[in-house]
Amino acid sequence: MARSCRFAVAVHVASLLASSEGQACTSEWIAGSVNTNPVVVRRILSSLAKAGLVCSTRGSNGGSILAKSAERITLLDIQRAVEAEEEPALHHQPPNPACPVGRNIQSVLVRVMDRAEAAKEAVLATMTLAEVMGALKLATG
Amino acid sequence: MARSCRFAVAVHVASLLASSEGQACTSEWIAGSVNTNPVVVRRILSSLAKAGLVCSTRGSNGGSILAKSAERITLLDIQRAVEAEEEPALHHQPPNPACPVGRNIQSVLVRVMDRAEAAKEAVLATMTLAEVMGALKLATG
DNA sequence: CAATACGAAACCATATTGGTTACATATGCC
DNA sequence: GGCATATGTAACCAATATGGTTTCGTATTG
Repeated sequence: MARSCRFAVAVHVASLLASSEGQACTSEWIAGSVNTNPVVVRRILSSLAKAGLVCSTRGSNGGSILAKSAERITLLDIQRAVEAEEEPALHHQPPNPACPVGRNIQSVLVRVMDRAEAAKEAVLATMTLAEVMGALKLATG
Repeated sequence: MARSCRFAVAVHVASLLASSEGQACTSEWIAGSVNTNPVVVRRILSSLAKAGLVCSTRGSNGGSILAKSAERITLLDIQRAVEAEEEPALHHQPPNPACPVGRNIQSVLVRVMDRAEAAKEAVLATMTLAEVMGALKLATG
């Protein structure tokens, strides 16, 4: 149970919804493609729903559909929906304030890590779920 | 013990070495600024040494110094030294190959994540330890 | 009312992380 | 040579995050 694969599963789930063309998908059916437990899928769907990316309905004939067109969903939207907004990974214990380096290193690190993370997110923001669907079709053919 | 803070500690350690001007620093002294155990510092120093960024000597009057000038050490060098080269965080169990999406989603995800990670690393590659030292002095003054 | 499907809580095995102890080894000084 | 110093490394542990699983409540359809 190493690192989180929620982003990978969430993009997978969203791709399934996008390819089902308005037909509601059940968590059990999605779990069959993702190869995991339906509850895991529902957790992801719940996060995506809170972010306004999917709609779920209960009961007979229930299931989930995209709440927006695939063109209007970016991979950054999906990442933010399922991964907690992480603050920079600084020291567990605060550094020694009596040391000039220790006193100031964290503020410098925050700026550095924010810049790096912003670059990553900018790339994810340029890619839409629709583009993923296109890449999937190319990979299939 | 949530996420790894090795990068933060490693930049801190390297900054201390850079500010000590050729004078060897002991892991115990470094640990006093980082506010952790000397063994934790030695683990970081060991990784930095394997990457050719620092030199350590044992025994009396021993300690560590930078192996290169701070201008020639990038934050990407430091990150690669202390964080295992991570592959994209894909599904724990392989998706269902009988599903068109499941069969191809991983190859698409790998490309997406590689692009995003490359953007982050490109930012880290533009920043040197010398620039961090400059930012530390500004923060101090 | 019965069947279906989501929502959510609870619990658990597993993996990672960093703190700690302990000990071997190398270096410098008397 | 002998001792103090400092690194190198292994081993162990507590805390935490993750995702798989079971269970049950609730909403919807017919």
